[in-house]
Amino acid sequence: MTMSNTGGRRKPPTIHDVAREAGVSRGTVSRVLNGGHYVSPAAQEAVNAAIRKTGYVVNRHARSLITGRSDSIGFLLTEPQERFFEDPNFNVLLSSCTQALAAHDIPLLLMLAGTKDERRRITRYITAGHVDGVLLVSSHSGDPVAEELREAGVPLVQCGKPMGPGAKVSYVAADDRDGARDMVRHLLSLGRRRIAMVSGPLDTPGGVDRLAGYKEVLTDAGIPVDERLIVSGDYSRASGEAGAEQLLAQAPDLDAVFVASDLMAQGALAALARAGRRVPEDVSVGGFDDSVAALEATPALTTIRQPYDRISAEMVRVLLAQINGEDPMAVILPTELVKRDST
Amino acid sequence: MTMSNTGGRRKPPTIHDVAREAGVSRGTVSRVLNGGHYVSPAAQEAVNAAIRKTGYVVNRHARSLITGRSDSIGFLLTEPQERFFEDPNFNVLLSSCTQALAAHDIPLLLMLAGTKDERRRITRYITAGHVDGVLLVSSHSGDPVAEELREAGVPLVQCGKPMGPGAKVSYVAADDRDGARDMVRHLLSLGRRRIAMVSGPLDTPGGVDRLAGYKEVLTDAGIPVDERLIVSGDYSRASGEAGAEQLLAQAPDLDAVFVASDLMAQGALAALARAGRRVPEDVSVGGFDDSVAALEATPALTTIRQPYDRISAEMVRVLLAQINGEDPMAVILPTELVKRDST
DNA sequence: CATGCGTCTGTGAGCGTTCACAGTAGAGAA
DNA sequence: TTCTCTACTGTGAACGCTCACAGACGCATG
Repeated sequence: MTMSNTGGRRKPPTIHDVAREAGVSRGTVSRVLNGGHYVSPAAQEAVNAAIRKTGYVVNRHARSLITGRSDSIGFLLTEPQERFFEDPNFNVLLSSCTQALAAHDIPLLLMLAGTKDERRRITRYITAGHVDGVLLVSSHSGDPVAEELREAGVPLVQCGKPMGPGAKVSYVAADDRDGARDMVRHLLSLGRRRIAMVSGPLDTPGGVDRLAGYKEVLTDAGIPVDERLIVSGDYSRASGEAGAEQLLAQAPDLDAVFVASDLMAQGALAALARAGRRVPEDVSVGGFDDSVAALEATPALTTIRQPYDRISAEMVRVLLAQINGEDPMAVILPTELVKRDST
Repeated sequence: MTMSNTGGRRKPPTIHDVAREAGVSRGTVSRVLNGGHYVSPAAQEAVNAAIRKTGYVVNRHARSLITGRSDSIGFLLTEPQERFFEDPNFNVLLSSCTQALAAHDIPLLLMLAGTKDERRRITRYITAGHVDGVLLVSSHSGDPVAEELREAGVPLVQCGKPMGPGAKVSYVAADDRDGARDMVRHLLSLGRRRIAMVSGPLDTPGGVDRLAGYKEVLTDAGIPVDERLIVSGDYSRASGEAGAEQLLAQAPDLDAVFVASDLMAQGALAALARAGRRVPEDVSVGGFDDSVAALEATPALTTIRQPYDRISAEMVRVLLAQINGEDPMAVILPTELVKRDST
């Protein structure tokens, strides 16, 4: 009669059981577990066999207790809920960070800090050392949370360039300025001359840089920058819609709109459609991000691809390096123009 | 001269430091930490003061090592990446589960199991006891992961009704059938008689129940069910678009479409617009979920609200109960008709 | 007065690891 | 030989907490 295994959780094997099974000491098993240096091939193999046989899995709590590391990292989003619900970019980032961490066998703790209370609770949680480091995503920069964590000495990597000039904080970002340049050059190459822009928030470097790229290319082409052709939004769909409406009122003769995010571009497309402007016949529309919103849009958006998977991979790499004592660093990744039907 | 605290992580206070500060023993501090039973008010207060003074935060690893609990739970999503990127419902669920858990001071580990490899890795991680329980979200039911976890005795709560009949697995779901009934009754009340349906996948109870509600109300109203008015999708936007196209081809005289998710309804609206059908003048369109997709749609969608925040709260409640040894249970929550501009 | 009971408190043990250290064996150099 | 060096292995001591137990105290009960 064998007892059914179903339903009950029996006591899992420990490193001791593995050691006994393999005929070696705990220390040797531990060494195998942690890289296998200074272990004879014979012992190595015996231990691995014992691990397989017993089904041993390391007890992370015991390990963490002694190492002082939690072997987990936090993914911190300091955005209001609605933005998280609306913008697929967060999901892409979250998903690829999760996967990048999974490759290192590190779990990701999701931390949503939309409100002040949550921010306080989460800051305390993090500074208490419950995670080894933090991947921070926030569009509004100069984030007080970032500053607080940095002061507490918590390894931190930000997605997107932070506001302060000399702040020694790691970040990974796409080359916003260059991406914007590519898009505006593309619009120029189509013969567009009255190119408007719905920029991102101008209290963020990302928003500033994209606008700067836009102005730079126009100026280089000998086209004066017309302030009536420029409005700014907050990356939400609604703000893109409102922005486009405002542009149509201020500058009805526009023949192109460069919108600083795909989600805002969706809104802009809706506003243009309502105004009876055909895209791309009457007006070319360019987005930024290459999120799923770009493909869902009608017509499909020409946009600037941010290499989200590379961004995530770099964020994780930089964070892990920093946890291992390396200095903060900045990584800028190239973007790519993706031509679709809206230009 | 005080040393700057910046940058360095100093050794945090332990329960020992608190005990010394408060003039009591470790045991007493521990009792205060865990509910304060069998502690005199005086000691209680002394300990709390000492905790505040020292800035003590419990070391979760040490606690977990002895209790055997990890005090963390996993949020498992067994959907392909693209679905996660596209469908805002996942974010709503994820966000509110995170918050519900935060109220219990329990971190949420995000587990994305889109591929077979990931599923295997994550299953091993979970069965190794690294989380105390799992919140499972998957639209395609009869999920092998769920079965495996259940057999391993891992506390588990599923979002949405699972497939098998007698499986003793906890779940929380909205009343799909009743929601569908409400919507179809609403469409009937508007005078619609050729009501089509784009159902969800028919290998899931949710998909089946919504279709059943639709058929039930029609039959009760004396309207024969016309199979040409029924197609099914997979909850993706694209499948809603394709579904509506197919319906228009099969039954051009339809005067309403009940679509089993808002995202699919978005697609359906696009297809109807392309076919020159005005919504709601020519065709009434009803969605399901009340996700942000419903508000983004043009026109704004009449839909059936799923109470996501209550669903999440219940999932967490049921899961925690199960972790504490209670039996699996099912919770069905009521839905609500939300009238907007598409009907 | 003795006994019991409920409330409160301190103490030692132990959770499963890693780490530092000591020790062994064998190879090569003096 | 003898000494040193390297490669490898085992052992005890932590890590910070909870749990079981034992003991102390006050109060009511026999």
